[in-house]
Amino acid sequence: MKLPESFYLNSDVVHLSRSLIGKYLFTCIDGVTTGGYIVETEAYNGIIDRASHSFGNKITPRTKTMFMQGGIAYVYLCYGIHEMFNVVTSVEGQPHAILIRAIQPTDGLDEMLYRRNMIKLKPNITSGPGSVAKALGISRNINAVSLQSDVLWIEDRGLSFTDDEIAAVPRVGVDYAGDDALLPYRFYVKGNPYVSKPNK
DNA sequence: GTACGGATGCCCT
DNA sequence: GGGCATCCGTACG
Repeated sequence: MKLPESFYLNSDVVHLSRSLIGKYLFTCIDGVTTGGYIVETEAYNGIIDRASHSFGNKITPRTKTMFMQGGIAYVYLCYGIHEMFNVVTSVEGQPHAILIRAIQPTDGLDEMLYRRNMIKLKPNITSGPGSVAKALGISRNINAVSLQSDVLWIEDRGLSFTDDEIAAVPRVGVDYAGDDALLPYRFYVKGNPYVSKPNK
C-alpha cells in the first residue's frame, strides 16, 4: 500500500528520514516497474540547515520545489552529471527534504541493469544517490511529481528494522556546512551491501 | 555575460 | 585510495 500523503506532512524530517528505512520505493516508466527497499537516507532540515539548498530561506528556480507541500519529488543535478532524488516533506513553505542514497533492489532487476549499463548484478547498481536515480529511471523531468502518482511512489510492506540495526551518522559530502556537517542526519542499515561507500 | 563550485561515481593504480 | 569527468545553478556585475 502507498504511504498516504499525511505521512509526508510530519514536520520532523529527521524522524521521517529514519522512518523511510525499509520502505519500498518504486517507479513505473513506460509500463516497467522498478524498485526496492530503502537502506540509506539523509535528512535536510530546511532553512536552518547549512547543508540544505534551502538554507537561509533561499528560493530559486531550482529550490522552489522544496518549498511545496510534502509528498513530492525533488530532483536536481549534481556535479553536472548525477541526478539526485529527494522526498519533499512537511507543509508548504517549510522546505524539508530527504535524500534517498541507496536501495536494495527487488523489482525490475533487468531494467535496472540495462539503465546502469551493467551485465551482472553488483551492489553498486543502487548504491549512492546518483546510482539510485539512474537505476530507477529518475531524472529532472519528474521533479515536483507527486508520490501519490502512478509514476513514482513509496510503499510500506511491513519491513522494519530496530534501532540497533540502523546507524545514525554525519552526512556525506557536506563539509561546507560547518557545524551542521556533524549532525547525525544520515541513516543506513548496518552491514547492508547496498549502502554507499562511507559505511563504517 | 561570466565565473565558480558542487548532497558523486567511476576507473585506474 | 586517489584523480578526474562534466555542466548546471547561482551570484554578481
